[in-house]
Order: sequence, then C-alpha cells, then structure tokens
Amino acid sequence: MTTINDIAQMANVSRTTVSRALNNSGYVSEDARKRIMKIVEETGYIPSQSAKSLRTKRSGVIGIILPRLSTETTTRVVNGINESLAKEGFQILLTDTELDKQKEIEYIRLLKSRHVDGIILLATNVNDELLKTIQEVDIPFLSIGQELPGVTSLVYDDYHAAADLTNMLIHKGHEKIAFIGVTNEDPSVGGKREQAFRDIMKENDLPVDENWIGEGDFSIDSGYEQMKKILKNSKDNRPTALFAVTDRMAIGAMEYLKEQGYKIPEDIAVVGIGASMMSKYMTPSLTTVDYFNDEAGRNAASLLLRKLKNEEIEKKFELSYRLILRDSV
Amino acid sequence: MTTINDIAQMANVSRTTVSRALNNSGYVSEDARKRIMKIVEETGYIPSQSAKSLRTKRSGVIGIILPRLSTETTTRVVNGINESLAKEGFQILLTDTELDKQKEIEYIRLLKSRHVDGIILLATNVNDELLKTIQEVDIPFLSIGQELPGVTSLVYDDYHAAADLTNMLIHKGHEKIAFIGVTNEDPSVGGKREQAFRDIMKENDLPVDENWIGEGDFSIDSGYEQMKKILKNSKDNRPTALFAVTDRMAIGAMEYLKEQGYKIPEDIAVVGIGASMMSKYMTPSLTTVDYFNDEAGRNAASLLLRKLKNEEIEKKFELSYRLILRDSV
DNA sequence: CCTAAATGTGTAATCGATTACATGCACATG
DNA sequence: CATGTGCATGTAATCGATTACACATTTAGG
Repeated sequence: MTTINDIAQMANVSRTTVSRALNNSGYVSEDARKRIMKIVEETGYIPSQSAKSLRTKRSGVIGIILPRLSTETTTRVVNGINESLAKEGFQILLTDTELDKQKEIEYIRLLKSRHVDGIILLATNVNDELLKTIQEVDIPFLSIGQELPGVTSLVYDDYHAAADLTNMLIHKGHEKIAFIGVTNEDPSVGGKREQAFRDIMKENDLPVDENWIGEGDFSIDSGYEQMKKILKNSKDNRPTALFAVTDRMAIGAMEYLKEQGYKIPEDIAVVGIGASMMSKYMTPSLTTVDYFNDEAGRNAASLLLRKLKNEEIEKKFELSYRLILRDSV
Repeated sequence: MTTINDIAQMANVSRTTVSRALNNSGYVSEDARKRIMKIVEETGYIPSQSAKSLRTKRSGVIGIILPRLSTETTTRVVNGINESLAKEGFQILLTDTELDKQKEIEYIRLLKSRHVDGIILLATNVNDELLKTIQEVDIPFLSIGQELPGVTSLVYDDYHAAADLTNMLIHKGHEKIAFIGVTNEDPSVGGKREQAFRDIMKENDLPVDENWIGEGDFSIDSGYEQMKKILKNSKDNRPTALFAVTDRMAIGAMEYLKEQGYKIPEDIAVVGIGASMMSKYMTPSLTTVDYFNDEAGRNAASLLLRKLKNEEIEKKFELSYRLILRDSV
C-alpha cells in the first residue's frame, strides 16, 4: 500500500510537506503542491484514517445506537441523521442493540474504542448504568426519544400527542376506549403515552376498564394478539375505539378486527402513532400522529455537530408533531 | 485518557504483557493477568481501535454502500447483514449514495481509507469506472443485487421472477398488460425484469403496446404518475393488468386507480415485486414476489466473512424467490 | 542597506497499540 | 550434569499519519 512516505519520496519532499499539501495547512509552494497532487492522483493514494485519527483524536465518524434496525421509525431517523452528517463529511457507524439493555452499554464503550467523534442513541429505556456509562466515556452525546438526565435530549412530545388523540376520540363520542401500550420501562412510549391516555379519560370522567388494556411489544403480531385478548375479555361491554401506541400494533389490531368481521371505524375506531407509510395506504387509512422522524434525525445530527464545535447548547429539545386524521376514526 | 501504558505501569508489567493479557495471546501468568484485569476494570480502560488497526491492518468494520437508506428493501438487507456480522463482532459503517454513481466510487475509496475489512455494495448500476475502482482498492468485496464482473455477487433471479409473474397474469386470462419499469441503467430491476416481461409476452403471441409502458423512478409518486399517463394514452384500449417492477410503484399505481374508481382486480389487476410490509396490509393486498432480503443480507455477510478468512468462494450466487399470490389479481 | 515579517521546507517526536526477538527461570530427560 | 523445552516477561521496532520547532530564503519597510 502506498503511504505518505512513498508520496514524499516520489515528489522529492518530506512527508511533512505532503501532509501540509493534502490538508491545506501551513505554507506549501505552488510548485510542490502540484507535484504532490499529481503523484497522489497517479498512485491513487488514500491516507490512512487510522493513523490520522490516532494522531488527531478525531475520526469523522458518528456512532449510532439503535434499538432495532428494521422499523420504519428508526430508518427514518437514521436517514435524517445521515443527511445532515454526510453534508459535513461524517460517516455513520451503526449498531443495533436488539432491545438489549446490556448491549446498549457495551456499544457505547465499543464506539468509544473506535474513536467516534460523537454518539447518537435512540434510547428505549433509562437506567443508572446507562447514565453512568455515558458519563464515563465522555464523548459528545445525544439522545433521541427519551430524556436522559444530564444528556442533550431530543424528545417527542409523547404526552400531548397521546392526549390529543384521546381527546379527539372522546370528542367523536367514544366513551369506551381500549388501549394497547408497551412496557413502561420505556418511559416515552410505554410511560407517557399511557399516562396521557389515563389522565384525559379521568378528566372526562370516563372509566378505564382494565380489561380494555393490553401490553404489546411493538410488533404487528402483538397488536393482533392484544386486540384478540381485549375483545375476549370484554364480551358484554365492548370498547368502541382502540388507541394503540404504535402504528404497527394498531395495524395488527385492525388485522384481527377485520378478520372477525368488525367494521372500522363503524364498530371500532382505531388510532396509532408513528405515521408509518402503511398507515396511509391501508384500508381504512389509519389515523395517527406524525413525529417527523427525518427532521428529528436531521436536528439531532446538526445539534451534535454544534456540540463538536464546542458550542453551548440546551439540554432538552421538544419536537413537534402533527395529528393525521384519516378514515379509521 | 488511559492508555495501555498507564495500565502497564499500574500493574507493574510492561505494555507487552498487558497486550497479551487482553488479547489472550502468548503466555501470561495467572497472577499478572488478574492484576491487569482488575486495573482495566477499575479504570474503565478501552483500547484504541485506531492504534490497533494501524498496526494490524484490521478494523472489525465492514463498509456498506447503499443507494438509499430509506427503502424497505435496503433496510431489510442491512438488517440481515448486521445480524450475521454482529455475531462475529463486526460493526457496520454505512454510506448512502442517494443514487449518485459518482458517490458510489467516492465511498469505496473513503471506506478503504477507513481500513474497513470488507465492503458490501447494494449496486444499482454497472459501469467501468466502478469496476476499476473496485479492482484498485483491493478489499474483499461483495455485490448484492447486480452481477459485477470479477466481483463476488449475490443476485436475485429477476428474470425468472418477472417471467413467473407475467405468466401468472397470462394464465389468469390477461392479454393486455401494462408495465411500469425503471431506467435500464439498472440492469437488474430495469433491464432483466422488463426483458422477461417482453419475452414472455412474445412467447404467448401477445402484443405489447408501447402506450402501456411507463418508466418510474422507484418512488410511490412515480407509480401514480406513470399509471395516470398509461391510462391517458390508452383510452380506447385499456390494459386489464399492470406489472410494476417494484411494490412502491405498484402502490402508487393502485392509489391512482382507486382514486379514479377502478376496481382492483376486477377492472385492472396489479402486481409488484418486493414483498413490502405494505403489500400485505393494504386493500386489496398486493400480489408480489418475496426476495427474502434479510436472508440475502445474512448470506452476503457470511460470504464476506468467509472471504476474509481467505476461503475460496464462487463468483456468483443466485438467490431464491417466492411468488405471493394475494387479492390484487 | 538592515531588520523584521512572511514564506517554504525539513527534523524528529508523538499518538497507542502489536509483535519479533531476546532473556531468564524451572523442570524434565538421558 | 548438560541440555532442551515450556513458561513468563521485557525491549524496541513498527504501523502512517500530524505537528512543534528550527532553519533558510525571500520580501517589505524604513
């Protein structure tokens, strides 16, 4: 492999000069520069990033830690992040925790060992070991989707989004509303959305029958199963609407409802959260909330870049959202 | 930052011994090993990958070059790749060309500079400069989706998949079949699928009216627009079926058809390729071809890993597929 | 014409690991 | 008892860049 030394030799200069020419730093005569560039061109020389980053402590790489690589939400966020970063010449190092808390921590450390300049975490849970690790590695850090104490966080306004959806259902006349959530180890999706739902129901003096509550695991299948369970448990007092905290679970639930011959929204109205592609094209189209994930990703990346430049930035950013009313209610 | 030297000093050994302890290479006494590990634990020491990879020429990172980060197909492939790689302790460095041929080449070189151990390219086109660059960088290389001469390639059986779909439509009695393809700079999606379609039509002595042919750009919108164009151009001789080479374009086309009040499949049958999530949940559900993208990704990764171990492997692998018959035909 | 500043280039240390080679010791073997 | 072998550790070179510092030459200003 050609190295900077080879180039230096061929161009009859020291490697210092080659380095300066390539990085536009310091003084280099026009003559030397030309000679160097020509040889770089001819040889196809590519500088070693490992050597560079060993010396400079920078890599031009941002690490991303995802709970799942295969959901639309994460894809959109990653896409947004990449858009912002690529413009500035940064690359993305991807890791997927498969929802494993231990891996989350492991990957933070691994990314540090790889000298990433910053880390973006799509967090799904909050715990002390995680926070401690983030402190320890001492790398510009950013969390999307969960508020991590002491860490710059971009959070969706889960509470109000869920509250708006619930209110909307109530205004449409629904009084018996079923709910499919997720574990509240996930404070945002599991905690806040359910809290908002319960708060709004209470505000309107509407009872929440615990038979109408299900807990899924984000998957379409779990939506299907939980809907089945809810209907079984409420034979004599069927809910007239369902609030699923993710589109995928809403879709699974609709699948079951259709199978059983229920009409949506006449027999049961359904809402989700996420504004997935599918929500738009299925029949009936699904009422949902758009979290502008691409934009969240873009914002996250540019905030992180600002952090890298040592700009002081706030700790918490609340993202906007938008209700999308469609045919399922 | 703590380095191997700090650890060595604290443990009263040379850094050689620390290195050996950490990498389980050579002899290290139980006593020394324990002392070292304890200190590593306490200090939270993380070895620098830059230094390591500068010395060893390996990074434990595989570069991936995608045409788009945001489609289901690529996501599924990446997911599969990651599954295989993560097991072996490799990470993924992601780049997105946004369908720009020049970036494809740029990123290959960039990935080399980052000392990736191998590169997986989801190619969308084949050209000499690309092939030349791949030769030049001399890194274990693998292509998915296009056959690149001289490069280990995993290819979908586009020809037969498209032929099967066309035959199926013909057996259902369709004789006037419209077609929405993409540019044939993409030899697989653009070239082979259209070729198969035309071949099968010819075999069955069925005419292909050029008014029934559209060219989209993979997007849902383009499917919508091309369908509109086709119907406008064939007022007096409307096709009874549509073959779109991707699910997304099929979905766009269905969107337009529904808007215009056509019944699917009664008035016009529609098929796509890709087995997207959406194809399953929309109404009517879309007949399509499943390319098992996850598996393709997994296979690609494990083939690449075998290459890294210097195993000799074949140049071309043809992937299997499966027709999924649904309600849209 | 003298001095200070600007320009151009090189020397050598440095980043943090790995690893070939050398050394020392304990023990078994013939 | 001489010697070969396994174990444990250390010394120092090396990977390929960047950069502080020194030095030489040119240019500008008074």
